[in-house]
Amino acid sequence: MLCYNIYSGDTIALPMRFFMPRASAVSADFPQRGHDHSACGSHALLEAEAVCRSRQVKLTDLRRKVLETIWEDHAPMGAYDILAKLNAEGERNAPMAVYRALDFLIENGLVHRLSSLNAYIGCRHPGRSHSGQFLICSQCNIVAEITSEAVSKTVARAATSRGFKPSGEIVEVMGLCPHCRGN
Amino acid sequence: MLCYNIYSGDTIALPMRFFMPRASAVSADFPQRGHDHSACGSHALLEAEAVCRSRQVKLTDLRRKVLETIWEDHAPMGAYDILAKLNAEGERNAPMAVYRALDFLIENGLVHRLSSLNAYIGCRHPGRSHSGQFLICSQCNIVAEITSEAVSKTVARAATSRGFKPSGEIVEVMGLCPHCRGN
DNA sequence: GTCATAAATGTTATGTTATAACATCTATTC
DNA sequence: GAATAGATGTTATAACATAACATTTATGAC
Ligand SMILES: [Zn+2]
Ligand SMILES: [Zn+2]
Ligand SMILES: [Zn+2]
Ligand SMILES: [Zn+2]
Repeated sequence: MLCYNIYSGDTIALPMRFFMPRASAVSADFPQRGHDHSACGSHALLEAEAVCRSRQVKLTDLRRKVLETIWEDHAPMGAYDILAKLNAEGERNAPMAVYRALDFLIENGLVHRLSSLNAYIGCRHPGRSHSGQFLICSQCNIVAEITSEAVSKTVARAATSRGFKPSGEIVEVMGLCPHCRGN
Repeated sequence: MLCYNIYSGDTIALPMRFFMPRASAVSADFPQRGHDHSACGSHALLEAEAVCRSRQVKLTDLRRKVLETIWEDHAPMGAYDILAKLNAEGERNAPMAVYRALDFLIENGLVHRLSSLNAYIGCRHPGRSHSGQFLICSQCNIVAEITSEAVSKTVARAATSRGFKPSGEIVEVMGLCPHCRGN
């Protein structure tokens, strides 16, 4: 049967015996409403620790707090939103502090920047160096980060066939997530 | 033979009798150095007139001047750069004027915004409603707008296979243009 | 330990991009 | 020539991001 890889999302030929219901694939990219989101955050923090250890860079207090703040939501967050949350309890951080932490987190593949929104979101498979592809729900603002080989290969091919040597790419798709689409 | 469509850039099977040398395809997307660029601008203005006539919208003086300014270069231009050029000869336009003109031009498919640069560029095939794909040279800042069916289809498929209903997309590729790559 | 160095953070100021809100002008229609 | 919609003018401010330099903190050499 024709199916798709739940990690890459690409359509592939798959023997029937490997069939899995579609819902599981969808939830792999778009979080279920009402899921235990604190688990997403603590999982991300654990991964971040590991990444930083292996890269020999320091996940300092400030950087960790910024990352935790970003992971408070599956929707992307502006730098000044992050700042406001950090300072909600009396701290007096300046914008620079946030931007510097974001630079660090982005450099180390723990956070992505969404250029179409001027906003930041936690990376869902950190460590690997990658420029993700993003599905952005215009209604509920949830963002799914996907990693489609088909997309990156097709984009690379389109570029190179025009004599262009690609070194990075941005793919951001606006639309409706599975939940909002159903309404 | 396997070849590619010089308009869409996609690889296609093409009978040998249709073969054309590659250079012509490359130059279709990336302008030659030293080409008569004033022709690009005047051609774009003529097309813009036609588009506005057929859409029954008005290409006013201000909007035309903004469009002309954008077409002074194949590199994208920031809104405040445009403003500075408009005001270079004593006029006193405010940022709002530029942004409103840009909104109009974008709505009517005459200009694109590059989110990764916060900059604007003239559309090379206006009239058709489309969200182009862009190849951005990190060295000389020239931008090629391409329209690859393969890319848009692959992106759409990756999105829909995840239960997402796409309504718009941004594809921006950073790298080296044919000229800068050669250096 | 302490000294030198590099890394991180603090602090202040400023630069850059974009929009809100309301007033005025101009074209179009009846 | 009034009524209306569309375009522009004007002022102020919001939202996003970086420059420059001072201070603190971690790290390794001695
Ligand atoms: Zn979650
Ligand atoms: Zn949604
Ligand atoms: Zn030209
Ligand atoms: Zn170049």
